[in-house]
Amino acid sequence: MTTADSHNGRRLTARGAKTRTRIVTAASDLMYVKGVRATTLDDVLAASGVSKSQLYHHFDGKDALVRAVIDHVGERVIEREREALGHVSTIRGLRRWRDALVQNNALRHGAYGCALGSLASEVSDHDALARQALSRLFTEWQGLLAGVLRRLQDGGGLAPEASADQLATGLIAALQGGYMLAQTARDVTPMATALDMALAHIESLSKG
Amino acid sequence: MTTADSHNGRRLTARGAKTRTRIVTAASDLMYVKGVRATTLDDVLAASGVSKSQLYHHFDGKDALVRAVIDHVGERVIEREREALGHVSTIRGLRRWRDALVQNNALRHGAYGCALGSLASEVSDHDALARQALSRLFTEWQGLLAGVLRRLQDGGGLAPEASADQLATGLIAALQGGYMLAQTARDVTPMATALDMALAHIESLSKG
DNA sequence: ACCTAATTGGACTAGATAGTCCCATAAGGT
DNA sequence: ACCTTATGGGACTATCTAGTCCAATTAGGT
Repeated sequence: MTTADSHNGRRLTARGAKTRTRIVTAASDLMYVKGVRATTLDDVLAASGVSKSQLYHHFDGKDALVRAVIDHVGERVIEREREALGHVSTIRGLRRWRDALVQNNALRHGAYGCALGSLASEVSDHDALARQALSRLFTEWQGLLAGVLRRLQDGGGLAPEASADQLATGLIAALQGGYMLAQTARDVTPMATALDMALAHIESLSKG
Repeated sequence: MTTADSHNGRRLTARGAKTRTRIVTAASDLMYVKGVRATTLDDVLAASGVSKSQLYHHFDGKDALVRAVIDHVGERVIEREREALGHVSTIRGLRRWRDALVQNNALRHGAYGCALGSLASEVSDHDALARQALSRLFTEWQGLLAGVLRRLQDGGGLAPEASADQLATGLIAALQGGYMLAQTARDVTPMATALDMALAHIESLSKG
């Protein structure tokens, strides 16, 4: 938790925590689908069934709510990726990771893009704190991928002179760019193609 | 021009065309920096120095203006890319293209991202017509890159069995993902790294 | 039981924003 | 010259939205 549980260091009862969570999850869902700017506080209230005073009791305003949403979505994504990547040490494992992402995105025909990427492109130029939080999350994600690549190197599946960090950055970029193209085309194909190119490159470095 | 010069098939005098252009260019700049949703019509009026009736004379509303902005920005980007890529037929030429994009983005420390990509991620889930226009623009851009790769193949600089189209898609995805990561980190490095990975992959396919 | 603080409900306000309207002026064809 | 149409200025409206406020209720420690 990078954000305080309550915005003013107040104590938080079980009921209060539950309300806070309801607000954040509702806001997260709405902002993913409608976008941050297009999601109004009234939308959040209606979706979560809480009143305005509760929202302002837990958050200083919309910006603070957006930051809480970033923390929440970030935690969910990182958790998912940690489970998916934490013990991967082969190219085949990396391909399974790719398949899961592609299949998941195919369900929506590419719509909405990456939960983190959409937030990032909408918020980065507008809120410095939010941007930094997102930047840290991407760094963490990149670290998980770099870990996989290093394990690959340890097992001889990737040339030791390759830079795991740079390859991980390239892999995330391909993923994010793929998400965006898929969102625009309403078709997963470009996302799959982009990931395949990145993976093919990594694989090719085992035969260097 | 995919959009009619005037929204109702009216005739357009030189003065009218000039006003229309002033509106679109001002809106394009504002929406690039502030985002589409955060740019109000009053912002556009103030920046372009025209009155509200003129705006509604030329456009049916904000959505129509956004679509005109997409056409305008798209034309500019495609024109720039056509000049940069139209006659490139070597890896070195592709690297010069990379350098120009990276240097240009470095001037802003990554802020604002790609003119087309930012529009795409903000608008794709909200306006089907706009999304389709952007999708066509990305396809055109991808076609320019595929052309380069095919010329590379003709000159023996790329294995003929490689798919120029898929590599071009991967290249654009790396670029767009790189833009997004650079925007979030406020640092061009990830964009440069992503492009370098894509180019290294293409280069590696000449020695297959 | 009692007292303090957390929690909740919801009306209310100030300001922003997309869109409308009406009338004035300029242009260009005939 | 004249008449039609394009262009222009800007006040006005309806609505939406973030944020405020106050009073009522619940929880939890002692």
